[in-house]
Amino acid sequence: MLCYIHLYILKKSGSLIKDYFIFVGKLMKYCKVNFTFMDVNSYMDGKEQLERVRERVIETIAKNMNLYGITDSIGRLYGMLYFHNQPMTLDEMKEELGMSKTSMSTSVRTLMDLKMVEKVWKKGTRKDLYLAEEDWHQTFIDFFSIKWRTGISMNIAAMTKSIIELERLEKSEEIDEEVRSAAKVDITKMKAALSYYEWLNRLVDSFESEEIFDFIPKNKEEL
Amino acid sequence: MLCYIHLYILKKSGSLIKDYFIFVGKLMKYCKVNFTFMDVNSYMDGKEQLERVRERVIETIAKNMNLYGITDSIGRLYGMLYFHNQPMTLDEMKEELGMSKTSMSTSVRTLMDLKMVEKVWKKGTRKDLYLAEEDWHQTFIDFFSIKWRTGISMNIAAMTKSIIELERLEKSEEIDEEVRSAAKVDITKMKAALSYYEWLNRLVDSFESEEIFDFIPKNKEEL
DNA sequence: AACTTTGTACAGTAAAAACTGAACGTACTG
DNA sequence: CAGTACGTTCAGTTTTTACTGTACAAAGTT
Repeated sequence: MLCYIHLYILKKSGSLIKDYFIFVGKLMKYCKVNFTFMDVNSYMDGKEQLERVRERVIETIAKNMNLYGITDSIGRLYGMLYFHNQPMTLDEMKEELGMSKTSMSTSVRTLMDLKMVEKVWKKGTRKDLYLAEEDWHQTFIDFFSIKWRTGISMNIAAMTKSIIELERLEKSEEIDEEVRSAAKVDITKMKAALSYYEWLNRLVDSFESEEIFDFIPKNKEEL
Repeated sequence: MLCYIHLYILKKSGSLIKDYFIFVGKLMKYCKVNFTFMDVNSYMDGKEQLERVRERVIETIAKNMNLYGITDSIGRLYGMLYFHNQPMTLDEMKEELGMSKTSMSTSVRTLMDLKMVEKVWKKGTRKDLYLAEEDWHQTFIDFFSIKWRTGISMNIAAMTKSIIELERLEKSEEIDEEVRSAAKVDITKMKAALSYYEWLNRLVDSFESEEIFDFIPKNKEEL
């Protein structure tokens, strides 16, 4: 009997290759085995290869977004939407990622809050359609503006209030010298912090006004 | 019988105030109650007040760092170190924050990795001493350099590799038109992404070289 | 009006992360 | 050389977060 066995082995998985050799070893006890090593790519048709490249890139994008405090799942959803050139419905996403519709709903909302995805309207369908924001420079700007602004202003408020309180304390005559000098040091530190937050605010201003691109142009060639 | 009851009520906790009135209501059934509302601050001595201000600010700092993906505990540790003007040992931190020494050890290491805390050496003690980095501009720069660089270069590598693969696929004559045009679109998207990562890299360059401060000066008055 | 279709709230579950205490290794001390 | 003082590793526990399925509300369709 003649029998062909084709084994596709993923390069990255060393253990799989080991298992494959063990398996072939067992096989050789019972059969006559001929080996042929071939480039897997030549077996894959274009569509399959395209799919594989996409998935790798999506995974990289997700891993990167993870760095910014975004879940892997949400990152993968964004990556998927980025390469899916049509707007997608929740059900399609669910199908594509094999997750629950609830998850898709909340994830897509998170992405909308970050302005990384927008809802689009299309005649004839009752389903909501979502499209990935393609301009990553814009995404970057929105992301940090949204994330930082609130934090900055809250911190500035807290610092300002605290400085005022400590200055009152420092001027008070009822406290002992030790506390007074400690207050002085704290005031200095808080003023330094305040100055930093004001700087950060101006940095975010330059993001929002896109003036940052005058300083760091989008394309290397410019300037 | 004459009895004084002093209740210190925290402003921020609405529920506490409600509970207080319920309690007083019950009390009035059995006793004659006189109210006196006083400013809590006048009861606190300077040291206490200083402590309270510090804690509030530390909490704000922690909450802010949380935004950048740093745990509350680690944020609080940093904030505490920032206001503690001497270098601290692990045991002192443990004592101050009421956490385990193990936690202090790992947290302080995280902060060291982010260059937010440095180990200092002092003659006569065998314990490790840690000091908070005070320049937040510097902290900002280090934080993003450390966090972003790896991610960026990994992404650039992945994108570059994928673009090459897709370009080979696109030129191949064996694939059908549909796949070819899809590959073309993907290549465009990946090139756009690549361009973004290069931009981000240049932005981080400007952080590390401190050229960013030419564009956004540390002090508002400059320029 | 009843029946669909669609998105989301909510409660429960699974998975991940933070935190701890005991045990261990290393380096200093007598 | 024991004996002690530190910091860290590791296994186990608690807390938090992510995810799912059911139930429900809103809007559309018959």
